[in-house]
Amino acid sequence: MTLAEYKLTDCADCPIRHRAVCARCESDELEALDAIKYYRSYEAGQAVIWSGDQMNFVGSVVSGIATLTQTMEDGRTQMVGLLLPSDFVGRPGRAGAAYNVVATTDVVMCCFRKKPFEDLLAKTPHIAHRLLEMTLDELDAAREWMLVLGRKTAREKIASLLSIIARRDASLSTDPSSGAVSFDLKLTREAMADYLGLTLETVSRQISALKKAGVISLEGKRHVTVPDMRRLIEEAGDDSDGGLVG
Amino acid sequence: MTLAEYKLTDCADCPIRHRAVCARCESDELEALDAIKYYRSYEAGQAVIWSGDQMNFVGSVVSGIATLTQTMEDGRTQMVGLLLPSDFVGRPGRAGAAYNVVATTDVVMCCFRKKPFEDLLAKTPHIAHRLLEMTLDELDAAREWMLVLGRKTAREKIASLLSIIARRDASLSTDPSSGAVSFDLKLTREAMADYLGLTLETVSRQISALKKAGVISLEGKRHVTVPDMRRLIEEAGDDSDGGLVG
DNA sequence: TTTCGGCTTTGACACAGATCAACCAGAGGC
DNA sequence: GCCTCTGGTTGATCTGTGTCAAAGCCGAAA
Repeated sequence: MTLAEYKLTDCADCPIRHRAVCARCESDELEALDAIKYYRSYEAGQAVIWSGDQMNFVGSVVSGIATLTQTMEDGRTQMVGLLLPSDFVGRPGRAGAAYNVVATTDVVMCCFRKKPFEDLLAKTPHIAHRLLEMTLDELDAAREWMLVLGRKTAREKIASLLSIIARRDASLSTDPSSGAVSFDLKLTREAMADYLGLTLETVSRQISALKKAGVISLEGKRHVTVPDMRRLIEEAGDDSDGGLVG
Repeated sequence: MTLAEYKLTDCADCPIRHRAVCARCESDELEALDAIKYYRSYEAGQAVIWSGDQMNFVGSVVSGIATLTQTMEDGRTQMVGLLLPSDFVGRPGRAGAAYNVVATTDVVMCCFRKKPFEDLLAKTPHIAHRLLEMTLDELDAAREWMLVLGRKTAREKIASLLSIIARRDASLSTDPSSGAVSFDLKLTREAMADYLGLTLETVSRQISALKKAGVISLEGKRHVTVPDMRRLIEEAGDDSDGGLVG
């Protein structure tokens, strides 16, 4: 892949993911990246990596959605991050994976063997810098989510999740006249529950409640339309614009 | 301050905080750090920075404890990080603070004006690398805390918090014969509640319950003794050793 | 077409933790 | 000595969410 192609794809499958950075990239750096790069696909439901396993690559999601979860021995699980296209996976400098990574839809990842990637990182400061930026973003997202988990009601939690997905989902469409936003919910009620620290029954009930209140409307079980985003954000109890997903 | 002094203090007040890194430091880098460094003290209860404010420095805690909190308009607050000595504060590359930082005890911080620090960061790759490491640690801690907030019971939450403090608190003392660990709790019940997503009454009740069960014992309200750490960890429902605080 | 299994909804009820309220203990200040 | 203030404990009650159970929906397989 050439420099031009990296630009073309807006670096969705480059671990540095950001056009501004790549514009600065030297082409020999890109060639170095190419040399250690490979693609992998995972089917919906398939595990990318288990917590504790040796993780010999890093990479980023090209398409599909994956989840980052932690589980207790008794089976209680908490999602700690949602990986959308262009999100980075892996921790340079760490031997093992800290979480389970599971594909919830079919997923394609762009991977780099870890050792060579780390070598590259040591040699090219602005890749390291970009990675720091991304990690800080994830940290912000994680901390925002701590507020959601610790202090919001079930209804606010649902509204928060829908806001975040609406904001990030690339496939969202906005009706220019009404301003209505709609998108496909690519998570099951159970996955939402795991993200929000709720049970799937409560998720279902609160979605029904938001529907009844006219904050959202549904076509089928998974296609959501938000007639007025401000209303949804208000339901989320949002102090701010919110962050992105981890 | 000289290289020797940085080593002497184990870099507690160096933003890079780790002896192994500093051993690699070139002395001119340290001089560059010295040139932009200054100290600041805060009294217990005083705010270091408010969310949204311009933040023109980064730094690390030398002594005392500070908290990172987020607040909703209606006053609900959630602590998103606990800053113990040697923890880093601030986000290179970001203009404003994302959280409130408040000193809970008297605090001394070692600060660096942000711009010069960022310049230094750009020039010295291994400082950047160390910062990435630290940010990844914080991310792990935040995600571990998401499991606590989302899925643990009040009792498990308290046990988790006590485990973490016992593990990290430098002033902890271990009785070599019995293996009992004891430490001073430097947070009010309310601060604990804000960290755990509970009310202060529930915190109080659960601490009493753990005391009655013999998992911990108290002298006064704040000095905690843990006769058997394994027991406490078991109460925390801990799948793993756990992380550190953010 | 029927059947099946995964996902979702809905209801009845239980319970952990919130809320409201009273009281207690220790540290200053006077 | 007493007063007051902050932080902590404990009790009674309420409620949001979990739990258990039943039934509905819909796409895929047979």
